[in-house]
Amino acid sequence: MSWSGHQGHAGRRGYHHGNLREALVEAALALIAEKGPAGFTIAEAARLAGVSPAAPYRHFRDAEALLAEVAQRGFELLESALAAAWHDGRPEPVAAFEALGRAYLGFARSEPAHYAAMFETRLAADAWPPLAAAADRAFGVLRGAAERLAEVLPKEQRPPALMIALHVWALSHGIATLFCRPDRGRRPLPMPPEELLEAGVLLYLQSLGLAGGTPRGHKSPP
Amino acid sequence: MSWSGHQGHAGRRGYHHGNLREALVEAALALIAEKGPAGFTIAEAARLAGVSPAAPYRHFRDAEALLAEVAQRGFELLESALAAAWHDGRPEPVAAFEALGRAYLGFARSEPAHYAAMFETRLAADAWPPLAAAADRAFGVLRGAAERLAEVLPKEQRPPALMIALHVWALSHGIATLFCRPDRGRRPLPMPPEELLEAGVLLYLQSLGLAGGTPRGHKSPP
DNA sequence: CAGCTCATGTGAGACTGTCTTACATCACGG
DNA sequence: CCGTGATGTAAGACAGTCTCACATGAGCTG
Repeated sequence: MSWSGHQGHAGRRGYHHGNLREALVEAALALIAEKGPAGFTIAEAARLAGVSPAAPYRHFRDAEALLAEVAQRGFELLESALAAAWHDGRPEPVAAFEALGRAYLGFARSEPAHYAAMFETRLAADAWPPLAAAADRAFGVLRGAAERLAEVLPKEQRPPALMIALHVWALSHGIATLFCRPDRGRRPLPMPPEELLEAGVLLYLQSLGLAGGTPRGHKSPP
Repeated sequence: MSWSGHQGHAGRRGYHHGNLREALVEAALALIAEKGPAGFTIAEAARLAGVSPAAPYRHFRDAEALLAEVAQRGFELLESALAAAWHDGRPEPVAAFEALGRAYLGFARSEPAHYAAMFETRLAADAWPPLAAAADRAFGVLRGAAERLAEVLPKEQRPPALMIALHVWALSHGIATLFCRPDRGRRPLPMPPEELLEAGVLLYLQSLGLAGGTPRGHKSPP
């Protein structure tokens, strides 16, 4: 017999692959991790999955659709990672907020293929509504955390939480893209990216009166 | 005659193009602006320049080399723009520093093709030394400005200027990539990107004691 | 269990792009 | 006036995208 039955383990079960869609997403991740989003091709993903070059088109309209799927899953993973780190502000909001920042960089570092699909691919937001929704949910974690942080101040002198979230997101994303790359960003840093981010966020929050510490009395490393 | 002499205006002067290298860079910029770095192809750049698909390879080893050239010119333009905005800290360092930030966003907005070639192409720094050098010079403007800013503080409580420069660069780059895109980043902002950056930098500098204003007594917009 | 039907995969192919090789043209200098 | 090197062309090998007609077989229905 040319096919081998219904065993459940990975691999083809004859003419049909069995789980080609998942296999293609995995292959795309591997290729993006290795060569960047531009180096990924449908043909090579099909080769990795062991099917003909035309097979992927049964599951994805074109290469962009596959990238969008990867990006969407990336935002869902990021949302989980951020929510776990924030942990609803426990045990202490400022510490949890710093953990959230570290989680962002950790995600960029540990999931470079997802991160690249999310931010280096020019996917039009309105062409992929589920992707945009997933991105919004991930940002929502950060926004919610900023709102909670701001609540320690009396309402009339409370800074807009959305602004805080945007500032912290931009700083985190900037550090991630500029300094958390295996290939690029080989600029020698005086400190690891996580510490750079933590210091920046802390200084920013101090200025808003949201974090303790003396705004001017920092230690100056040699 | 099939060729038309030595007139200096643009266009071919017979068999030889006359200025193909420049024409290819221009074509690349136009294509990147229209379709992103991934949409740019050597073949179409050649078509725009009016030469055969093989001609560009006389001037650039491959597509990546042409992109590297565009990116390098981008960093040189950015350096000029930043230096002009900083204006050696005149008339007043903090105001000049804010102008520098606005210039960064202005560059990202007015030169999207250059910006994309600089930051969306995964060019390996060590494969293109002149590119890396140009990037260093551009960052050097920011670093020099941060050093000058820090000098207002007594030496023992002076924060490391490199850290300041890295923070501000990351924040600027994050805002530029997330919110200054024609296509992506259609997230509705409560304020224009320039104001977002200015507010972030100001708060950050206040915390370091480098900008005036009361660190806590800000106005909170509704 | 027979047979239908549809999701899924294949093979072939048109089209486009990359990059190489051999050749053509022309500018420039002796 | 001719040689030489820089620059462009023509042709082509190779790879990738995507489509279309066709093949397969999984699962449903009777």
